[in-house]
Amino acid sequence: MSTAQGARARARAEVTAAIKDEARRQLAAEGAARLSLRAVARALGMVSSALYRYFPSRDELLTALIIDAYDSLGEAAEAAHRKVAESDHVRRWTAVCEAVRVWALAHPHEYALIYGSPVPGYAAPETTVPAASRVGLLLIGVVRDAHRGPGLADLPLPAELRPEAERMAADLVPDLPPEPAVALVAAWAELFGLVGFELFGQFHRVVEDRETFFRHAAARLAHGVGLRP
Amino acid sequence: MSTAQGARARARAEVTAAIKDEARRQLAAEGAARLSLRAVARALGMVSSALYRYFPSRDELLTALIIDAYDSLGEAAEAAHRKVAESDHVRRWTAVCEAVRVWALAHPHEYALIYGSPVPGYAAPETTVPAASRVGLLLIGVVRDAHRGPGLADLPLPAELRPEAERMAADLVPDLPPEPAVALVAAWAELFGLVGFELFGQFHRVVEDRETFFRHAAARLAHGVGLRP
DNA sequence: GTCTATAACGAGATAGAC
DNA sequence: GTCTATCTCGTTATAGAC
Repeated sequence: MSTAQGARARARAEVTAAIKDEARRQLAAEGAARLSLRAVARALGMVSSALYRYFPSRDELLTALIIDAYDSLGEAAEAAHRKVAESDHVRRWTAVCEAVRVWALAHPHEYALIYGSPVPGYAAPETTVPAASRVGLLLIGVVRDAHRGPGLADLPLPAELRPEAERMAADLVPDLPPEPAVALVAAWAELFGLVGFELFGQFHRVVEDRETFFRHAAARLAHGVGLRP
Repeated sequence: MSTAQGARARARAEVTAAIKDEARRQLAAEGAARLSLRAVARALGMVSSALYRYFPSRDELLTALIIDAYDSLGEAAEAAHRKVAESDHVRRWTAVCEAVRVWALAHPHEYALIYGSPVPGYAAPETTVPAASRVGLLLIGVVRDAHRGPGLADLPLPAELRPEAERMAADLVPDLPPEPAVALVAAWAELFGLVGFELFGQFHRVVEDRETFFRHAAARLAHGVGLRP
């Protein structure tokens, strides 16, 4: 019985993976807005109604692709982060940033899916939040560790920003003062500005040696959140 | 004769504007990937072939929309910039940043068109470059003016980055040293990271008081390029 | 010269009967 | 699960109105 169920589950997992692979191929060719269950089914030699046994709607397939993309990026960032000595906070930070960039360049269409324009008519459900948070949590961990030791510089905090900064710190990083908490969120957004600009062509005729440029921009972001070598 | 030509030109301009307006409506509803000449023509009570008198292809219509969006953003940023005293470099910088954010929030679909995911199968021609450069040129002007006076702080420049920094300065801002030139390009990209994250929903449950958060993030960017009050 | 309409092409998506 | 009839699309050729 367990063999039969195991085989069944295995077959189901294989078909699910094949559907997502083909959907990713369409993502690259046509964009998320034109993702069509029928076209995926056709490419797989299936009939469109059969797909509904695996994904109840186009939106659920999209959601699965989004979560996969966030997880793939998150794993890449975590793997890069793991290779750095725990005490070297600046290098931990830049390792995460560079992993994000490398992953984005290797998976441009999946990057566009998660950090690019929203898909018209689609709203990501809350189930995407854990996967979407992984890179942010890594960066939070670096700054938190630096704050535990002596490795975090003092940052200014304008009075006008204090209420929001304190709310942020309480909600996102309870063991961090408000100053690095705001700086961290800003740097997190700015990181994806750098990556997106390179990926989406805004650096055309502006930045040539993009790897070097990015490496130092990431180091400057680390400096901006208070990390010191 | 000039009257007849004037009327003709006026009619042509009106139809052209109506086509673009309707296309923008479709952009909002369906996304750039699904922009369809036929649907635009249908909504205007025209026949699809008639549109070819105004735009030689779907891609050229897209290009016109992209240039219009960049120009609209550029004008908004320039208008905000004009209102600030020339000597107040930090406020000139933040005024441009805040104008970008306000414009983006008011025109989310046009923002997605120019700074979001690329449209599959479409490559923007070089004719979009001047319009696309307007915001960047404004920021360059602020930093250049600060450098002419005493208002620009010294920035570090790692040796590894020097060649690219010098190339950038020479190509983009001939009268600026390489240090602020690289910092400026990075800050420019980071600005759009902040705006994009807010617009595309990444700040959901992360940033609440987004206006205050952004204002100070923009001020920190100004500080990062060396601008001092 | 300037525009619009008709008709058609080849390719692809889609809905529904079977 | 298959098949077919009917849609969509971008684009062009052509003919005629102003």
